[in-house]
Amino acid sequence: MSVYAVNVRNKGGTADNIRPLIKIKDGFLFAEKPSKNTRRPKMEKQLAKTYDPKQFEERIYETWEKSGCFKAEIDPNKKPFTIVMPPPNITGQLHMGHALDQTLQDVLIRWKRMQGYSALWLPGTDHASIATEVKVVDKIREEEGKTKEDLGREEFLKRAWDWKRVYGGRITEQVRKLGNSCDWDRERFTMDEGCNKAVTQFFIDLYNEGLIYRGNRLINWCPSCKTTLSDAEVEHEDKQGKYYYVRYDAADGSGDSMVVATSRPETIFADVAIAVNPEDERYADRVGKEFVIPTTDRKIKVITDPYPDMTKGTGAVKITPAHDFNDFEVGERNGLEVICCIDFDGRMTELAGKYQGLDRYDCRKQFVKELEETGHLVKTEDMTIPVGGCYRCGTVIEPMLSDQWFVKMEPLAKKAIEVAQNGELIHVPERFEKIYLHWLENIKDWCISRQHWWGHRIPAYYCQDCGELVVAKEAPHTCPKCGSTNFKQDEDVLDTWFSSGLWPYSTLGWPEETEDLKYFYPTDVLVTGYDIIFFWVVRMVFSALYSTSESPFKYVYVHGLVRDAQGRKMSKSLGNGIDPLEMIDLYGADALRFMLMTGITPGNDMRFQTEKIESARNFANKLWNASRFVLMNAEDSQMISEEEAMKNLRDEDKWILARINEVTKEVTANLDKFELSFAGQKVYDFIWNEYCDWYIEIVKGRLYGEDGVDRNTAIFVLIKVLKDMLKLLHPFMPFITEEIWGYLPETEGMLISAQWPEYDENLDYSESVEKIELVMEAVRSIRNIRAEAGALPSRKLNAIIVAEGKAADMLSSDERYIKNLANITSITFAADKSQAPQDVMSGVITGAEILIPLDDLLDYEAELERLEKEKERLIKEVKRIDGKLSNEGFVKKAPEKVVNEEKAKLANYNDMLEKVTARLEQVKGKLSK
RNA sequence: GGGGGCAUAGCUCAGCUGGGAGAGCACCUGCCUUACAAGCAGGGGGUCAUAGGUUCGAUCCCUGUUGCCCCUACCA
Repeated sequence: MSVYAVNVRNKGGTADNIRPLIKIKDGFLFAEKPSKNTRRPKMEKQLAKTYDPKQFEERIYETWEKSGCFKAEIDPNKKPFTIVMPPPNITGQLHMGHALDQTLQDVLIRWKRMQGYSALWLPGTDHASIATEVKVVDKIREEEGKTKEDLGREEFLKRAWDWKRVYGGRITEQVRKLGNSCDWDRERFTMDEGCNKAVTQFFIDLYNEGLIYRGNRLINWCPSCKTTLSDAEVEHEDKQGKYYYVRYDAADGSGDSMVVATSRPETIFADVAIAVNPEDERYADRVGKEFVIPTTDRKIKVITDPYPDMTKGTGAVKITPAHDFNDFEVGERNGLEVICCIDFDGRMTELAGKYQGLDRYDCRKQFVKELEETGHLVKTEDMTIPVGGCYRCGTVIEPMLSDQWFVKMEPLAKKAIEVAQNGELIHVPERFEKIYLHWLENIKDWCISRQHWWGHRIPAYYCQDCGELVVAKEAPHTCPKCGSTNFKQDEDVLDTWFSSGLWPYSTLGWPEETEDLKYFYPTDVLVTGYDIIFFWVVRMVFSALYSTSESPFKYVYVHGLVRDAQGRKMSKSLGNGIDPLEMIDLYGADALRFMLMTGITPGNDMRFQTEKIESARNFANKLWNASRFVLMNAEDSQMISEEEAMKNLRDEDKWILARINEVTKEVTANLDKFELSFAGQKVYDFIWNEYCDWYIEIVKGRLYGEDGVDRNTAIFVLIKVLKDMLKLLHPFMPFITEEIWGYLPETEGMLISAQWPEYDENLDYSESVEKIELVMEAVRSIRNIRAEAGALPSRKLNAIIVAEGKAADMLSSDERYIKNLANITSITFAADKSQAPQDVMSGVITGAEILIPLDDLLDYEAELERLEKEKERLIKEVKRIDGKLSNEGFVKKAPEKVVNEEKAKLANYNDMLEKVTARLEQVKGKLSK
């Protein structure tokens, strides 16, 4: 038994109506009637009559997980729907980005599951090579005072796996708090055995086809992390720097000299030439001559190359192939030597003479001073200089010449471009396709080797006797060349993204042809932030196209970033991050999810504002209370059959049924188009503005009346619509909807497994819809008068409705709704105003005029003001539509439907305007008396 | 240099296929009305950045301008 609801009369008042509701085995709901002995809880102990997610979220998640409803079965009778979760780093803590990303996925998965798909959401984590290694290294240093080299590779990896076991599960626990319905039985890790198999296979395949090669090339080197980085891992930033204009003297002692500008004077030691543009007449006579590198005795030649831009600097460029990507190319073109003056620690080599061993930046300072003193520094210029930094630690990247492994990108990229262009891969929103294509069209070879231990080790073996290289799953027994048995595996590991790139299919069993792979692959949607399109999405696509000949997913659904309330990126260093777990604790996971899903535009960033999550929580509370209300009324009612109920529907019942039908259609269409925000917003609006504000209020009269068909029908409809609402909302707010579902009469199973509602196109209640809409108009008008006159709710009011024809019929047949909703005691209908009392306030609606006698509360000045405003509005409308309709072009060219609508509007506005004007005159007359 | 985004109410943002400018929060007025004060009812507030163009009709489509933001790139 569980206490479901406590009805407390007043905030600070007494609790007089405590009704624990119980659910019994056949699914019907009864309640223990409050007995005289029911103990009234102490004030501070009173269960709030408010929604309290802490009471059920955790419990419900456990129930779901235990029931196995997250588990996707291979079912030939069902269509599969698959999403693989972007694996969070094992080093990570759940942040708002995850919350947004994963909620989007859960909404889609839950919706598709309810639609009858075999919906698989495959979760997992990423080994995050560099990030994890750094953490483990730190831990060992702090706890044992040792370096990883002290421990050795094997022992270090053991510690790393230990670390993974302890901390790697932390994030998946946090993921559960969001309510995500992932298939935990299929949880994977990018470094587990299966993924390792896939990585090795993929590497070997690419190698055998010449798409992976080992090369001695310039790479991005982080002197702090001591590893190579891919181009995507380098972050460019403009920094304040200087151009140094340095004079190189002629080697022949002629006194001739050349001035070159450089932002990195410390690389001068590795210069191998001075290049000028072949067109540049200023330097034509210097070409081929030798000049001396300042402060040294090394001589370099002047060469010509198209690279130097005559309009920049002095037009002469020093060429340093070892420390600059452009210069490297110039060097290759001209067959120049590559020499390094900076080592892998970022310190100067012996080439720098007395500066050897000095940090590159310290060297710059001292060397510039020396250049100045020796008169070689001609001038300096302040300049903003783009600098590449390591995405992890920010250290300035040093281009270094090094033996590394590369993936030849061009053939792979070509296919990835094709699938986007021919529609096999669709970006949502569309604009991200441009970004994707632009990147692929300009892609360079991908450096994949990393000088770390934690990661997938490169499956390459070197013969220690003859140096032969063998790429294979395991070390070969004998060298194919020299017969030696002495092999050593490559020391390096692979870029983390090399394994993440295989994620959509390695997790389903590839390279084995598993049942999972056959059924669930290719996947349907990949959900991710725009910030990792380059890192991840493109790599998944070209990898999968190579391995499986298919795009790994049909849709890429791209979302933006969650920023703080000021619009700043959330970051650790700013300390402005908002912890999703804290928000869940305060407002509940449903509120967080709903807040993240609504009020956003696909692909755009959003700001996290407390007001938004509060409003989502308030919405949950609203639904909670509406449900509580329905259940309280249902508890002692008699269940009636659907047939019987449908026979006895009244206008408001038909209206709300028509509305939920329409909303179902729209919400489903929105979800089909990935318009999650619209979908969520529509459900919100329906529940609050239609079901709660109008339907429940209309129906109250029937609920408080005598028990009978009318009452039972109302309860039937209340519950029927509530059920559909819960279903439509469930993907967005799974917990509260599941909790309420559990208390509803005649529900079978859990909501998570319930069937998504379907639009019924045969349902036509348009007449009732029209009637109720007119009733609403009348009610609003009366409420307005009441508010304006300052008539308290306790004040009894009567109304006279002056109307003829259809409006009169419609309003009189639903008169009791107006009475209930507008708090009116009695309504008199009249065909004209002649018999009506004079001391009234009035309102004009479609086809009718409403008069409210108010005696002492008459406020003609207020009414005058209102009527004048109303008249002004109507005149504007009439003028606008009149203008439209008297425009020949409009009547001729606009769709007939639009023209007719405008005509109908005009007639109505004219009618209302007439009445308002007449009444205005009347009021003016009264005021002048 | 190349590419993309944004500019709508005091704030944060919607506005999905061109046809009467919306929400949440904030603000003002009145209400503890037997589901909900995390609520109810009523109200104020916008030249839709700017200049043109297309159209019968533009917040929406096209072009230019201004102002912010992001991504990308090898300017010595």
